[in-house]
Amino acid sequence: MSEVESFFKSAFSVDNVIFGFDGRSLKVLLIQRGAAPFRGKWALPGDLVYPNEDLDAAAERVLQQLTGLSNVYLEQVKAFGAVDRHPIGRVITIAYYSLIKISNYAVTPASFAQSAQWHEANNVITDLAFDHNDILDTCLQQLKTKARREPIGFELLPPKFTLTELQQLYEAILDQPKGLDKRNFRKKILAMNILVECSEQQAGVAHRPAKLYQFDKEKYEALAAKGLSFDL
Amino acid sequence: MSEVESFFKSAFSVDNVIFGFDGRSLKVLLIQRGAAPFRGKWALPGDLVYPNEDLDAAAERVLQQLTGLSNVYLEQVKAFGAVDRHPIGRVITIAYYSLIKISNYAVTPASFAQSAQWHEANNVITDLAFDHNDILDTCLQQLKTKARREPIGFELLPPKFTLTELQQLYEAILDQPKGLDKRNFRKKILAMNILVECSEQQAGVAHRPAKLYQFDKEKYEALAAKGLSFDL
DNA sequence: GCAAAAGTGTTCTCGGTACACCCATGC
DNA sequence: GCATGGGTGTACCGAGAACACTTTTGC
Repeated sequence: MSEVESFFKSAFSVDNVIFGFDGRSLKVLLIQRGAAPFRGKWALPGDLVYPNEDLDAAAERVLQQLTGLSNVYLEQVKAFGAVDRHPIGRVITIAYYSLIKISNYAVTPASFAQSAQWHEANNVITDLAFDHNDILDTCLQQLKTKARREPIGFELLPPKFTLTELQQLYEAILDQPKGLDKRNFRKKILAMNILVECSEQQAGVAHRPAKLYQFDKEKYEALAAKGLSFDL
Repeated sequence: MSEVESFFKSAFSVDNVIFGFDGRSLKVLLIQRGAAPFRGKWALPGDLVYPNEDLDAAAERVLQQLTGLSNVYLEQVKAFGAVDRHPIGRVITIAYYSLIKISNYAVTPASFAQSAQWHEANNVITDLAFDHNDILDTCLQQLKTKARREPIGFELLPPKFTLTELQQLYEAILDQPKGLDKRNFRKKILAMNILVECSEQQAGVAHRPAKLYQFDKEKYEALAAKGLSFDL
């Protein structure tokens, strides 16, 4: 065996931390493993990357197989490559996280899972398979940092939402102890000029109906190019 | 060949974007490749990861072999895994960047390089080997973002430095068009209370000698835990 | 004494924060 | 009519930005 060949004995996988928001708290989608190793344990959805598959494509595939969704926010975080992280050989994994609109999610557990279930992102059991607790912590931290400075929170909400829903989302992501001030939050987010008011209103609620808003991505990008910095 | 075995035919490497600062501008250390593929081209220093080697350890090894330095600031950025990025097989690479004190650097080109040389970080030739231009751009962007919010700039300066040197460093990293205001910069950085004044002064300069300062890492960490946020 | 960089304060503006009451709807 | 969340404005404070001259040294 040539020296070079001895290097080509490794594999890599992708693992995907899928975040959702149910109106109250931030959730993560975990699967119960249907195959060894760690059969029966909770884990992040993931899979080995095919030899002719790009990393990003593999992450999209995992997401698509599990949730049926495509074209959603998906971002690589980092590689985890401890020598002994996988019991059957040298496998490094590339961690991604994605943000989905939880209402779009239909349960269609992929072949690699017995079942999939939403868990509280801020309070996940500590004995996930492999090094998945590490990975989850890192991704959660990254989400918290990034949500503060880029308008990615909207990926977790339905296209039309109320300002209160938006505020609750940010309170959940940033887990602020006492919550944010309603008037200041509205002043700030509206001042950015990246939301558009819909003509519709909330319906069927037992109180004054709220206005619905949409995030205007083009507007945001135009303003961002001119120096607007999203910052909460 | 079993299905699983077909996955274990890949390799991975680390590539290291080594930044330095010479008092005027931000630099990157590139090597001229001594072996195929891309022999003779400029490239980032990097190497295949040994089967029993952690990723971080591999990145440290590359840095050590090239510069003789260890225990320096080193951080993973992300994985690059396009299928065709390496001509001899499926190789994904994990990008790191490190920050070194350029004065400590002694030229000791490792076996994988013909020669190593500092290049202007903000103006690198566009035909580096592999996807190294991509990698470099990503790391440079990451450095710029991170240097604003965490006190990592000090890693690029000698232990004792003047406030003007520190300011020039930040002007180089952030490439601010008109530079920063001297009085405001000093006010802000001193107000953070993370620098300590040395008893010594600059010597041998043809003008009023400047006071020397050191970064106090313990102090910074204590304050950071109490909510200080470094921000320039 | 002159060139070259070090060092130093004040004013103004704007964004962040704290804070309490009336409004529209369903039942 | 009452319970529920929706919606709104003002006053204060502190941080950021703009701005120019005196001081110390080497030659």
